[in-house]
Amino acid sequence: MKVSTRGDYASRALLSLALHTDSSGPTSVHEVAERTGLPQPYLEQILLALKGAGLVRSKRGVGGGYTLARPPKEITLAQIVAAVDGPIVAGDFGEPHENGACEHEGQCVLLTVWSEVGQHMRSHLNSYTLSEMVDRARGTKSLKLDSSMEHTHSPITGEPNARPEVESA
Amino acid sequence: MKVSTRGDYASRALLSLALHTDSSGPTSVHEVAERTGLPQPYLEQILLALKGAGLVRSKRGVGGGYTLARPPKEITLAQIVAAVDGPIVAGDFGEPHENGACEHEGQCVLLTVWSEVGQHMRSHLNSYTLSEMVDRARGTKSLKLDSSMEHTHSPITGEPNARPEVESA
DNA sequence: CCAGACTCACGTCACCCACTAAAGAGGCTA
DNA sequence: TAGCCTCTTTAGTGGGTGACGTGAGTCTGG
Repeated sequence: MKVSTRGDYASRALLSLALHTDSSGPTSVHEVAERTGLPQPYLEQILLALKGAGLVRSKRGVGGGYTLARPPKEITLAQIVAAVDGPIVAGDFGEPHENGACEHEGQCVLLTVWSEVGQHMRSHLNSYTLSEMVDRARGTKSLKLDSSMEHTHSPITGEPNARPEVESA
Repeated sequence: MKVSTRGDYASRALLSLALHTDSSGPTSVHEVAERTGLPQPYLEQILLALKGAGLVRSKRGVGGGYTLARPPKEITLAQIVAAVDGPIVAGDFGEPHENGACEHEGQCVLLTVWSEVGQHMRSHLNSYTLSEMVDRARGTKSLKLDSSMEHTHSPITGEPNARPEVESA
């Protein structure tokens, strides 16, 4: 029921990329590692995975580095986490069997429940975009989180606001 | 991002208990294991954990076994999963620091995001009650899932309906 | 050609999950 | 009281995997 450090690191790396996307040209892994405080060799393979998922582009050689492949508005938490941690599900106990008999009591009931929960988590994580997190980072840059809380997600209490529920996979 | 088998097994065991709560008297671990097809010794320690969390009561000796400690309407998935898998969070990277400076770029932004996501998962899992799952198990008992889809949660697409959002911990 | 960058293939260390094994302790019946 | 049934507790184990480290490639620009 947790995201691994890979998911967290990947998000922070992409957030760092998004925050410095103005400085014309790619950002090296070394630079990202320094700014985010993440272990560089680990970060390298994470960025590789993000590249494999098509979230970043890379350029080799001197002056090379990584760049966001899409505008931050089109990158969601669900995509990031799924890229490095595999598909977002709430338990991989197989698919809910539909036609044949359920071998054991309550098994298929739980299977459909887990499937629903996974679906819900995906759509919720899809509601967090990278650009929103950029806004947050800029907003709380000088560490004032007193009254600037009119974000898309209410921070502590209650429900996230209704929104278009983008779904990907 | 997944629940372990413990969470699944615990839910199935409790569902089994709830389904046979009429037959006057506790249900033995052996019986539950047989009905659900779960490994008995493993199931034993899971039930122990559920007892520690106050979800079931136990009675020893001949004719002993386990009983639900509360009516099924007051037992939610969040409670079950939290009892056997620990608190429901979306990543345990510490609390979002509020006063001091964020050591690294975007760190506290992600921390608050994970905290929000965890909160959201908890309230969503809290919306599944054991009695609802009993209804589902009874409804699809003879394996017809064609048109009996007016459950509280829509099964595949879309949002769960608005509801009182019980929160526990 | 060379230095700076990404790329790739291992290695490893420790922790945790799923499960087994075995002995103990309480409680009911005879 | 004996004896069985059930829960209770503790230990242990095998496999997997998460989080890195290491080192050798490979590409690119000057």
